[in-house]
Amino acid sequence: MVGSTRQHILDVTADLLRSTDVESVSIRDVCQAAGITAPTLYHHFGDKRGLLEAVAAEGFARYLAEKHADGPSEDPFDDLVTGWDRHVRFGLTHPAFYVLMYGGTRSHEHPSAQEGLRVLHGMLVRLAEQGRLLTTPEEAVPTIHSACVGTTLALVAAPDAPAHADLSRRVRDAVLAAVVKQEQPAEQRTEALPGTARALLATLSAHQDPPLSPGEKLLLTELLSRLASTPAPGQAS
Amino acid sequence: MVGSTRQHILDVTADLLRSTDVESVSIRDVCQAAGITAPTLYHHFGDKRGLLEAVAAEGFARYLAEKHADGPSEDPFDDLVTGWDRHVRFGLTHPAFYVLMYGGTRSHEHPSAQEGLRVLHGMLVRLAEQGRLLTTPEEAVPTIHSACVGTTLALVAAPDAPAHADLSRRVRDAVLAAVVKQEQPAEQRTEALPGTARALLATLSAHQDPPLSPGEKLLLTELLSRLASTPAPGQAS
DNA sequence: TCCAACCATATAACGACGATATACGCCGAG
DNA sequence: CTCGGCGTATATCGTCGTTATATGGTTGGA
Repeated sequence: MVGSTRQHILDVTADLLRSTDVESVSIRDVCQAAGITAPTLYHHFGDKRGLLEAVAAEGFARYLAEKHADGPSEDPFDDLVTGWDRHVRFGLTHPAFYVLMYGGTRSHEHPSAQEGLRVLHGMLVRLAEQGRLLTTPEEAVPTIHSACVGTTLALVAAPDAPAHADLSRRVRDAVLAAVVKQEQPAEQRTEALPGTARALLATLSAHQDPPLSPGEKLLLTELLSRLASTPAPGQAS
Repeated sequence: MVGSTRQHILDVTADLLRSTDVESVSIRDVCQAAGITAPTLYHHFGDKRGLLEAVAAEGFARYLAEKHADGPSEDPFDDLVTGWDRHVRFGLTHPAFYVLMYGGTRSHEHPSAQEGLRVLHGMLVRLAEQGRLLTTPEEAVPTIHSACVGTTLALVAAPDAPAHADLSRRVRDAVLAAVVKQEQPAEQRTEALPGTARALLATLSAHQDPPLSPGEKLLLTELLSRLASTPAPGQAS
């Protein structure tokens, strides 16, 4: 059985890492918990870094497999949203892995992290092909990724901080809104009629010299007020 | 001279940290470079963590002093922008410090980092007092901060990546646009009158059942068309 | 003036860490 | 049966952060 002890070491390390910090887990701890001795571990992983990378790669592979499982959906924007959420959830589920991979300055060296970036890039290319991207995919990738990593690190550091409620959603919507063109379908545009009327009302009142007669302006204001007070139909969602 | 050796140790450590990684700098290295022995260092800083925190605090104090130097400007939004830029620049100038403070999960424990968050919170309170904040300051603080930290970490990891050009500005504008209301001055709002009228025209035509009589709708459309065709005065900037 | 208390620093060492040179046993191929 | 290679164990290295103990230099009071 070739891969038996190796997998056993990986599992034990993952268990230890789940309950402790990264630098608190020593080679000796892993060896004692796995029932082996140091040279065995070094024979399989060569290095402590190699062991941790193998553990992180296994966890990240599960995360990527989950991402690939449901495959690309109909709307690449939805893929972007669920991809962001999955990234954050992975960080919160495996805090030690996550800080190990993205905390330092070596995240771009991780093959698994690069794979994640490639998936993100693919989504953005699909979005660009539909003409819904405000920048190039190459520019959008680090924009989204760096914000997502920063948010996840903040959440991992203090998951239960009251100010962190909905933090991921807020940063996600902010960054995505700046990167992808938000086109609203026709029915939503219908619901937006009162808002648009209100906007014109405000603009009109601020305008010092509109090209209208006093009667025309008064009439327009009345009509706009009627539209602005229209109750929005079917406020679903 | 009480603080002489202490300051000397701080300077030497900062020098070593400028050219090497954090975990590559050992207590023994610092002691040899400073011409002292271990107990002296431990007498002054108690701990390796204490030494690194003292060094980071000193660097961050300089950064905060620089921030306080020019003081709050007229527009708190400008303070937000320059504060973001200064944060990123500090990270790029002192990469080892920055990763030490914000890389792991212990950044919120750093007194200096908390001071920075307090400054950010103050700016947002000023902005909220002017009614220009779309959320509460307490929600906006982690939103801005986590995105800024993520961006800075990405830039520190790979400062010269071509895709990272203007990365900080892009994320900054995206997050700030989602948090603070962008109110355009009166003259711009005047120029925006035709555009707003055009928007309402489009919304009106897409609406299948506006609460208007046919005559009212026709009249409104005529007035809006007049406004929409108004030439924008003084297209400066 | 002398002494005692105190503070800063040095000597030497401890325990734990990551890592390794060497040796032992097992097991399939000849 | 033997023999080479692979996996594992023994024992150990050098370095790390840290500290118990001791020493010198300064200072305030008797």
